[in-house]
Amino acid sequence: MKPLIVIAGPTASGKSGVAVALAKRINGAIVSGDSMQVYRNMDIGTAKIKKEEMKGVDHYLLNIIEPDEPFSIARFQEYAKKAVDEIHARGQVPILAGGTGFYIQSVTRDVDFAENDEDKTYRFSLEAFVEKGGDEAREQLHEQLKEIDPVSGVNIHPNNIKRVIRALEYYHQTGETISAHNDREKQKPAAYDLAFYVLDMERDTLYKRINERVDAMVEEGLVSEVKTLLDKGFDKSLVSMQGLGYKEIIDYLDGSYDIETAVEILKRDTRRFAKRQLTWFKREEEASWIRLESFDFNLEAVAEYIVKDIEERHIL
RNA sequence: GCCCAGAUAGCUCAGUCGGUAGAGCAGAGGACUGAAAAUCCUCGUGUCGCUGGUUCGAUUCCGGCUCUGGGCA
Repeated sequence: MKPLIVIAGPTASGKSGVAVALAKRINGAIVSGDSMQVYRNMDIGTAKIKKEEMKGVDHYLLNIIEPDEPFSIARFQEYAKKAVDEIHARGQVPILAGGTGFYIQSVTRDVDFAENDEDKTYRFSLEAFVEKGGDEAREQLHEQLKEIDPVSGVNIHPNNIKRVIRALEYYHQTGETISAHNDREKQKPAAYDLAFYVLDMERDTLYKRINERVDAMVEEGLVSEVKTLLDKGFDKSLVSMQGLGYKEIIDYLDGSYDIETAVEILKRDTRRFAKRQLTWFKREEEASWIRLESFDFNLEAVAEYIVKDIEERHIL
C-alpha cells in the first residue's frame, strides 16, 4: 500500500504550518482537505495559506472552483485521489492536511460515491414539500423513511431534514437503503498506508487563538473581501457564502447587526465549529493526537516528531 | 458620613408566601457517507456575599458587617 500522511485538527491549530514543515523534510506535497478553501477569491475568511507560506511546496485542491459552482464530497474525493496518485507517481509523499473530517475520511477509507443520478428533481420536490408543509411535512417524510429504511428512521432525527431527504433520495436513486450502503462502507479498511495525526491543545488556548485569528481576519480586510464577492453577484444562498466569516459579515452588511456583534458571533460560531471538528476526529481510530503544548507550539518541532514517528512505523 | 437599591450558575437575571433553586446566553458531550465551515441531538454547571439571631428547618424573615451601583451632603 502507498503511504498517505494526514494532518488534521480544528481550525487555527497550525495544520498548514506543520504540513509545510513536514513536506520540506520528507519531499512531500500537500493536498488540502478543506471544504471551503476550494473556492477562488475566498482567501481571508477561509484562512487560506499564502503563497509565501507555502515555501515552494506544492498545494493541491486550493482555488479550484468559483464560489457559485456546485461542489460535493464526491467531487472532492475524485480530485483528491487524483492528486494523491499524481504525487505518488512523482515519487513524492502526499500529505492530506485539513479540517473537514468528512472529506478526509472519504479519501482515507475510499468511501464509494458511485455515480448515480445527477438529476436533482426528486430532491428539489422534497425540499419544496418541506418548504410548504413545514413541521407536518417533515414528520411525513420521516415516516416515509421509517417505512423504507427502518434503521435510518431510527438513526436520523426527524428534525435533521437534510439527512432525511438525502436518505430518501439515495433510496429513490439506487433502490438500496442508505443505511445498508453505510454499513458496507464502514467495513472498508484504509485505502492507504496511513499516518494520521490530529493537532490538539488545551481548549482555552484554542479558543483564544480562534478569537485572535478572527480579529486578524477583520484587520486584513475580511469585510471588503465579502463585499467584493457580493459585488460579483455571489449571494447568501450559495453554499460557499454560508461559510464561517462570510455569512456573519453578510448579515452585518445587510444591517442585521453592527460589526462588533458580527465579529462576536463569528468567533462563537468558529469555536463551536472547532468543537464539532474535534468530535469528528475523535472517531478516527488510527489517529495519533499531538498536543502542541508538548512542543511549545513549535510547528517545526512537531514536524520533526512526525518524521521520526513515520520512520519508526516504517511507513515510508 | 447619611439614605436607597442590589449581592443567586462563567455572564445577565428570575425565584423560593421559610422545606438547599431555574431561564436566556456562554459552555460541555454526541451524531454525521453526494450542502459538511452545513445540518441535527443531548446536558449540567451553585458555600444562593459573610456573620449572628428567630425557627424543627433560613438562600428566603430580622440584626450586623463587607462589597457594588445610585442619590443626598
